[in-house]
Amino acid sequence: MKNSVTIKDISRASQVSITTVSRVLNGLSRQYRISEETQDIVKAIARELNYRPNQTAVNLRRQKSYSIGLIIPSLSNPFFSNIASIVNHELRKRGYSVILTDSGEDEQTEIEELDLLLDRQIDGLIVTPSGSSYDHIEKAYNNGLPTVCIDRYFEATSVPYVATDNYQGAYELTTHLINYGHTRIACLQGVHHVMPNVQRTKGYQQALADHGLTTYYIGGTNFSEENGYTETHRLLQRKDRPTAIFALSDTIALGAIRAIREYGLIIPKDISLVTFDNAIYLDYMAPAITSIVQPVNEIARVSIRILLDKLEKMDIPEFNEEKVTIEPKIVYRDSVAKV
Amino acid sequence: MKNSVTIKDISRASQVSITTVSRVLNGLSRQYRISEETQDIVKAIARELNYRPNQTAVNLRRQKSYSIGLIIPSLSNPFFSNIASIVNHELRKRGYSVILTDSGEDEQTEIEELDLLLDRQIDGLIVTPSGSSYDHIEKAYNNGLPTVCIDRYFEATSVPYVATDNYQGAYELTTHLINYGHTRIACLQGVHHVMPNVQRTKGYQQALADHGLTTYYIGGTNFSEENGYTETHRLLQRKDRPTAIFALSDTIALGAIRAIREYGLIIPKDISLVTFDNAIYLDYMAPAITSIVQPVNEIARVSIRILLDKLEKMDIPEFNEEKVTIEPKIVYRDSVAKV
DNA sequence: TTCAAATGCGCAATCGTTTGTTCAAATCTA
DNA sequence: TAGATTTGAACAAACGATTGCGCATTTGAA
Repeated sequence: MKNSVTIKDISRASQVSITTVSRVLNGLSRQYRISEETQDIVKAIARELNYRPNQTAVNLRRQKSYSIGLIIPSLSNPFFSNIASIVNHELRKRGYSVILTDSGEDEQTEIEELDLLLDRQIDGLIVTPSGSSYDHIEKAYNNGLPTVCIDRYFEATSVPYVATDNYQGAYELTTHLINYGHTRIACLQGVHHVMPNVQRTKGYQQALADHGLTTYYIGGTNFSEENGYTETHRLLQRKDRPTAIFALSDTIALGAIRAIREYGLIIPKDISLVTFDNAIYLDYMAPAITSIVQPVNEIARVSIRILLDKLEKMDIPEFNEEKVTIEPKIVYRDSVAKV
Repeated sequence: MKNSVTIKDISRASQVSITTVSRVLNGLSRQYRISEETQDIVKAIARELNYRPNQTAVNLRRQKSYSIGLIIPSLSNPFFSNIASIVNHELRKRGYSVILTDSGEDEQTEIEELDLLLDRQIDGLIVTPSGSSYDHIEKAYNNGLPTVCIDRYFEATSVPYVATDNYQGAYELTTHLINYGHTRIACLQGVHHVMPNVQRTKGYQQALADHGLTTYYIGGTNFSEENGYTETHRLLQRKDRPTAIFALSDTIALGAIRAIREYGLIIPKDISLVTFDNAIYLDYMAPAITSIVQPVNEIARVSIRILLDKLEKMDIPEFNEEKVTIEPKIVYRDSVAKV
């Protein structure tokens, strides 16, 4: 932008020093005993000239950028774009900008983007890590950058996190299937090493074990539709077909549905299907799919609270919980039948 | 971040001036005749200290931020989050950061967020305007800020834009319904004043007119599911029920489906349904919904090209087209029956 | 009347870079 | 060998703000 007006212009027009202008505009008049008269003049001229401080200059001087980095694995996944949306709103309300980046589920990209964010002097970081290592995140955290992991996290580090209680959710949903008489319950998983996947499969297995059942099947490699499709395809060719499928994400569930249809099977008559996450469209499928709804709003808000705590009162002893899991809920729909 | 290393540290450690360090690190060694030896020393130390330039300082000095503002109406709408995802990737590849904001379909918010972006000295702007006025956008544009509207735009200004040919898409899809024998075709619209909505309703009406039919019904106020639901509800109570519904967005279509189900009607046997946009889930509904697929990728890419043209070769005469509409395609699925 | 305190504001350094200009030393030219 | 040219690098001024400190005046108290 060309003709942007600076504090100097105001100084010139109002015949006071830039120091005074700065103080008036920053509400420090009282503290520095600037007369009402001077204040009025400065403010009037600032308004007239439509002055807005150059944030770059402010940030440099203040050594603070009022911006938060947000790294998510994929904007085109509704779960993450919802989180991004909420985080964005909440932080903006509090005067922070959000610099959003999408790592594309790639750890190397994530590392590079974190560096770029650090170059931009972000004041804080919210990240859903894509990879299985966390050196870069831990390093930033230990360097004093307020950081919180969201949805995915690592147990071996002290970096704060907020996530759904994935174990509990999976446990309950699997139990639900068992209660309906299912014994051959297949679990279609996503990226193996990420915490939600780990916890969900664990919950699934434990529920089976607690009911005296053995794990029937765990397969899959990532959270894509394609993966759900091929895995289901494979399953349906077995002699001992599953009576129920537990997809560990919406996208996997979509793939499962496609395969099930190709086989001419009807949900839930021939096979039951449940999923994690709760995309809006699950309600509109025929039949509507029973799923676990993650408390996205709460996750986002708690993350921000933790972040702002660190950001704004660095001094106060850390009394608050910094590793939070939140209970999910099951929404019972029409995709599960008794056997 | 505390102990971040600056150019001064390198200067000190390498015993050369900060000027020289800066030049070496910026690849200006040749131009300023820095000896190979000095170069090696400086580079070695920079690497060793893991130096990364403070972008805030660079930006201030260079009067350039290498960041682009992106304003969209709603991140939780898959259409926009897809756009955001692509824009983000493409710009990042070219060395720009994206500062994303979500106006929540509110014009006032949009205006405020634009101001905040300008404060941050963005080099360019991509915006999907939410409101019906465009003073703020035009002003920024005329002030020299490379700007492009995406998806939504205004005809009365010279601000460049890239959008789907909404008129054409609606015209063709309506014609498709007419060819299948439908005459009572209802149109469920979204926010009235935005260009896509205007063009879509126009296309719908013109197609009817061209086939000697009169407009049956246009109703609705916004792109929400709720709106689709209440409008459809209203329609289904009429004596002369529509034989087909044209929803102007996916979300509206979802609402329509909900209402249709409540009435115990079957798509497409009892009523046909088509929609604009092409969310992934349309394929998985029962039946799959015929829809118009917007060339999201192309829209995003063309916008960026226009933006970068302005950004990087401001001098070159504007030879390129700056107002672009792109033809959409229809994906025929199973939600339309002959009458 | 005198001096301390209060009032009102400006100087100049600083944040971390980039960059136009200058300048000494080394090398070349004739 | 003297002057011109090249080489290699540093000085210092920006960019647009914030902020510690200082310094006239004016006011108040004794």
